[in-house]
Amino acid sequence: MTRDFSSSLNPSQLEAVYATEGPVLVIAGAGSGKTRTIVYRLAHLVEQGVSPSSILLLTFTRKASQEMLQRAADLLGEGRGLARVQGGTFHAFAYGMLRRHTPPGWPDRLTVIDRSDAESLIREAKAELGFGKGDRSFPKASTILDNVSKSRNKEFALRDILSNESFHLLPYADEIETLGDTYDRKKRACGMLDYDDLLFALETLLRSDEELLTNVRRRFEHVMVDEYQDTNLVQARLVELIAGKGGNVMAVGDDAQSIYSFRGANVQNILSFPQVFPGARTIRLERNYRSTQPILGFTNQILAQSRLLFEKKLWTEDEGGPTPQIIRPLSDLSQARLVAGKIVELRKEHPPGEIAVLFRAGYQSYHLEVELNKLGIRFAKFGGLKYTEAAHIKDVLSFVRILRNPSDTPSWHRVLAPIKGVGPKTSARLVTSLLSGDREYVDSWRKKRPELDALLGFLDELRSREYSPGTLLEQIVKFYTPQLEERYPDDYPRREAGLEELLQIAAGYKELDLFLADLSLENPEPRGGEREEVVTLSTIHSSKGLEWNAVCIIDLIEDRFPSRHAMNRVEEFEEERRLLYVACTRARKYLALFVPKAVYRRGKETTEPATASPFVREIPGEYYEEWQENYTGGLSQTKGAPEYRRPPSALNPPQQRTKPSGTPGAAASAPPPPAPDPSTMGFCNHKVFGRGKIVAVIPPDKYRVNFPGFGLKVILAQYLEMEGEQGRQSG
DNA sequence: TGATTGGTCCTTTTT
DNA sequence: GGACCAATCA
Repeated sequence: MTRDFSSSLNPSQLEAVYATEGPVLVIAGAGSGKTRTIVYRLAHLVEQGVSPSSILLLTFTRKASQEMLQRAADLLGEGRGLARVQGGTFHAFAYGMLRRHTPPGWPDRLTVIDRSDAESLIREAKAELGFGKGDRSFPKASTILDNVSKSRNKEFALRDILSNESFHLLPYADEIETLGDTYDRKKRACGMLDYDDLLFALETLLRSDEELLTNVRRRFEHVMVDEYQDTNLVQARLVELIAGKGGNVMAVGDDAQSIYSFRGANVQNILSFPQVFPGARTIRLERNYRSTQPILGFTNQILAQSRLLFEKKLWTEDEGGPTPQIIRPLSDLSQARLVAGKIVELRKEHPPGEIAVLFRAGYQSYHLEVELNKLGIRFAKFGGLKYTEAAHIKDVLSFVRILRNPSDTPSWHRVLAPIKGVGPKTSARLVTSLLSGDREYVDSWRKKRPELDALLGFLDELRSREYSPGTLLEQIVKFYTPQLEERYPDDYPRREAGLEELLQIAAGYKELDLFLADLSLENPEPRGGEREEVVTLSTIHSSKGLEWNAVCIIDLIEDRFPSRHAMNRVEEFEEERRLLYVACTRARKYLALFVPKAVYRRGKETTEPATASPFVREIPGEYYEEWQENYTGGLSQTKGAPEYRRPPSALNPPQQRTKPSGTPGAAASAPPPPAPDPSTMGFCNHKVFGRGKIVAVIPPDKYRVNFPGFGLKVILAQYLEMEGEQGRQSG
């Protein structure tokens, strides 16, 4: 029995739903009903008699896959076994496979390590090799890890990564390479897989075991991959391996929403899908069901200014609705107050669950969080630091991890550190002695420090019994709580609540391995109770795939959005633009961008003027209203589009902020800074920043350039177009 | 020798 | 607020 979905879906969506044989690529613009299409396709497959357990649904988060499965189940009615659909992230799927089959080159008990574990291992390696002693500019563990990981994800030699993206680290290339190798050896020795290993180890496994590969291919008759524009090379190869060349595989994505190239995501995957899977059918979903025309007009403008071309023309029939607003608070501090006020106002019209505040980086919401707490507005925050990274959570988990893997040295250091008189050195010796059976050293310390005796006794007690994750955690928390209160006298109640949450999560697991892996691979939520409807605060990256009636985006100023780290290369700059595009397209009915006029500088106790983000400056005035915060409080409109969409006639060039000019003539030309080599001075052009003055030469191949409106930048020569000799002569 | 303390710098995004 | 280092303390 097959149902007719034609009343619920448009023709392109229907085509995607019914195209179940062979490879299919769906290019789905923002808000084009992508999720709906996947849900209906799942339902259709099952109605066709495909067994749910032979469908593999790879998504960006497990939450996304669960939501799709739930909706498909709602559509079909319960009892269709949709829970048996295999789904989740590539990483979680890989771990599931690797738990059952040991890949060549790895021991058979494998643990997943997260970012901070990986950094600890690098630090360990650094100390062992004696690198960077006394050298303040030696790269930090996290920088080293960034580059090592980038090299793997992009599959470029480390040296190429360094010279393309972090040329200042080139002098350390040899050391970084050695550290990377040592890090790799350490992981393999104790069976620790980092995020990248999960993918590569699965690939190695599938390539090394033909029988397994055949079984996997037979098992998954249908493979569906969401957010395909954010997959990297190894993920694309995994899809190819699992589906097979002519297999039934559907990739869904949107090249305009690619925002993960920093971790190796490759838009090329989506573009070359038709070549990799010959005979692939390409279907485009371009009708937008999410946003009103004013919002769509605004978001189309963001892409229209792109230096890299995207052919995207989303359209909608939803004409009405308010014009997007650009709101200019006096500073980022008053921005927090204004946003909180805006939320209060929006709540009159929308439930709290339909309101979101988005930002580029986790720390940008701190002021707002304080403000919301003051007003008693409940919110949930996504992205930024994970709560598993909080010190007390890591402390408690260290106990668990030692039980699982006694050679987990970073965890030993954590649990031993609070003992008086034990620093890194002693702790390392203690661990070696414990593991090698050198009782003498250990016993002498046990006599000296009763805490150590108690700690080891406690661990032995835990080891002697097989506790469920929940009970185990309970014991550990009981043991740990006195320490907690001593160490964090100010805010231990908050931390205790966090541990309580951890207990809730643990209680949902039967196997310790899975509990630990999920903590690293997913963001599990404490179970029990209906999730209360609250306002969402989220990084843009974490907002991917979600939508709200009302969306506010904050801190749209230079250095914050685009991030100052993303200003060196055109590709990075353009990714920031897509990020803003993703953020704005989350909104259904109301969209506001906050552009503070000044930012508060910590430490200096002053505010400094801020420049509006170039993305905002580029948008033609007829697409938004502008409001500014008054000194007397409140907002007043400074620029407006009373009726929507006047013909985009003479585009106003982005207005330069009027400066308080005391000396009118001299203000325009900045005094020329001292140049190391006057013969190279001159002007140059950059794709993103425009015309700038060369201020200094940085050998071998960089220039420091002053770009009006952007400030000083260090740029590789290859990205600059020098103005010719003749131009200089005449100037 | 190794632990502790105080000062300085930086602080993107995620599996 | 944390990571890292140098100086100081046991």
